[in-house]
Amino acid sequence: MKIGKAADLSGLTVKTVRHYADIKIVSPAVNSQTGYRDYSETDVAKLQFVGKARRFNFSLEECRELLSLYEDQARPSREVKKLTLAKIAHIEEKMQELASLRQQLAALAEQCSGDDRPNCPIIEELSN
Amino acid sequence: MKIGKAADLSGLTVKTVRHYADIKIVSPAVNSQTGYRDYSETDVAKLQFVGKARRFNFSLEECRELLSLYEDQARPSREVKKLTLAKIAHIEEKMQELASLRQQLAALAEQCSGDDRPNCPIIEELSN
DNA sequence: CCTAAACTCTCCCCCTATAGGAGGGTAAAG
DNA sequence: CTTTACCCTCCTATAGGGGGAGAGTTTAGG
Repeated sequence: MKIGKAADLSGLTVKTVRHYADIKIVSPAVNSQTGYRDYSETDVAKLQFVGKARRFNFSLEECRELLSLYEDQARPSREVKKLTLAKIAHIEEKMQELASLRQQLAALAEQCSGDDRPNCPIIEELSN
Repeated sequence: MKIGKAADLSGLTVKTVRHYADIKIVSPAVNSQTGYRDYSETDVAKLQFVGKARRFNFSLEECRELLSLYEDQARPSREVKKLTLAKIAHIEEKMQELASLRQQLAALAEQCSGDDRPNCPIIEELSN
């Protein structure tokens, strides 16, 4: 099938699917007459797989890795779990960072009257 | 002073300071003989201000806005507080998103034996 | 005074993961 | 046969810089 249908079936945009072909995440056959990409059912399954992994916040490089594990029927589940745990750890790190930022900003906002007066503890804090 | 010292004093890299000059976040004087940027104490204060705001996760566009408030001695503190509250809301949104991802990934990881066997609920989930 | 090191300049490419559009060929439906 | 819907490649942009080339400048030491 052509790229438009593959994109529809995988829930991705044509732009994105083309990009994945460019960087060899999912490489379809190519019609040498027209230059049109030709996607198989298997290719679509891979696109769906990548789409889902992206929604789980895996980077394209991680998707590439997951995809090779997906294709390897004999992969040890250990490897997939390792990647997943690393991703969880990364997410938790990011969450802690955000929690700290939120806390600091909230403390500043609380001190600021937020009215017509010009004196502002937020600006003052940023100036120090 | 020249860019290297301004960068040191503000805790930014020379690259970053130059970038801020390019996009007119902090615009130094320029020595027309040598083309060297010439930073005043005030410029350095602004660089420090932006550096701190960036650490608080404000985007460069938001920094630009905060900077104009910083420079306006008569600004109402309301405006600064509004920006800050919006930033907090944005951070909280991001945190919720990450919390949901973490929860889903953790549930998957828990189901996966993580050993030598090839059957892996994580891969299976990503395939559906 | 001269030279070498340390700075600085502009310009270009690189990164993530897409989106948008120009300009041009192709396919399918009426 | 024409229109419309696709498809192609190539370029640009996004945020926020990093790395490095090649060339000019300044400063310190001998």
